[in-house]
Amino acid sequence: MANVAKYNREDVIRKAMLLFWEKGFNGASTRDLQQAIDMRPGSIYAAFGSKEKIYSEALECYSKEMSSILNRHIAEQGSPLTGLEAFFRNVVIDRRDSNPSEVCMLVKTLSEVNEQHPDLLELARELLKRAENRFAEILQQARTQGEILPASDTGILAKHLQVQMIGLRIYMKTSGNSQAVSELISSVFKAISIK
Amino acid sequence: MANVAKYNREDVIRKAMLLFWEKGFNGASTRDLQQAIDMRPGSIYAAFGSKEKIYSEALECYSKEMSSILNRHIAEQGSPLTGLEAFFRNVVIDRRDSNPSEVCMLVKTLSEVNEQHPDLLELARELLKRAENRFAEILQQARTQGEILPASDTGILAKHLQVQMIGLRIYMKTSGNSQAVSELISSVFKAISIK
DNA sequence: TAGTTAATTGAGCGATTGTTCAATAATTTA
DNA sequence: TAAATTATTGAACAATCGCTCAATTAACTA
Repeated sequence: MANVAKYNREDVIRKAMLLFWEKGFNGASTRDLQQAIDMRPGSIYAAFGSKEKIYSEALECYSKEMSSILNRHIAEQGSPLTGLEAFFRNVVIDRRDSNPSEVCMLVKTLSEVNEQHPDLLELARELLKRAENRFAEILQQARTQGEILPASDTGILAKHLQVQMIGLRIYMKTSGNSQAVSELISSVFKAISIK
Repeated sequence: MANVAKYNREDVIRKAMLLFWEKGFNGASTRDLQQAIDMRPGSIYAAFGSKEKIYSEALECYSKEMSSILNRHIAEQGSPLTGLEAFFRNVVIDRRDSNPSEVCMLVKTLSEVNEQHPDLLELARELLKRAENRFAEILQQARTQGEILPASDTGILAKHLQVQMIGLRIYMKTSGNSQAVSELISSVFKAISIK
């Protein structure tokens, strides 16, 4: 009963993620998917069950990838707060062209998917909540290291950052004004860091 | 050559807007549309030309409606800044259940539609820009009336508010936490108003 | 190597998509 | 009122949708 599949599940999910991120759940057809992951319908449905199930695995893949990008920036900057700011700048501005979409895939899901696919809605919500919790964690470290005021409410600040990340990415797509967006990011982090 | 159409164009567009706002461009089929506006395909295509064209008229209808809600709040509050804050609270929190979607229709469009419909993307961008300009206008009035610092850059503040409006609506949909969102709105307006 | 099991294929199903157009109904003009 | 014009209808088209399954290939076991 060994795994004798020709395909590499991780690779396949990642390719599906890139496709769905670009085209959305409705916008990407199962034919598009077949081409993107180079598998035939029979194999796909044997391995994943339904379009919805592949999409949900793609969502988790997206979340993992974003999370590891965040961790990398914190490690590189050697500081929670400057790492977080570098992450914001990287995601919102630097990667905007190389990514399949400028808009967060979780937000796209929340915005496109309806009650016909409640599990997808629920998953997107949960993954966004997880990101917010990670923000809160990082802010707590920043507080411990004296980068933000000791009295800061890290829970509120994390929600605030989540709102900024979501809003800024869409604003970037709307305006194409990377100069202005960069200044907005600066002011967000100036406002929460110790002066 | 008088207009002898049985249907009322404004009513029809508004009904189409509500449908598209709820289900999105791909999510709403032309059959859904036929039912929502009570017209048959032949009439629809004679009157509007294509699904894309109806959608674009629906977008403009949405924008107009949001704009008039904003103006109403400013008139009621008798102050640009408190009117703006009331508008934020009304759109993000109060109307979240009665609206077809918690997410801004322009954002949904930007997030769902791709290069296959460049005109829709362009229109959504333009309408968002128009909203930002309106924010800037209101902030200038607030500055004149001494509600914000004389040195405030209303252009930057307007972009900031746009980011908040977009981010907060999606955060509201994500978390369902109206208490926290209300506090976030308070802090946004506290930060820009004169203390 | 023969036999068994698991993985993969792709033609094709029924449903749905956006759209068209000949037929019909309603209205306006003469 | 008769003729001409415009508006509306809805059956139906070609294309595409998510998905199934009998047939085939590949891998493992004995």
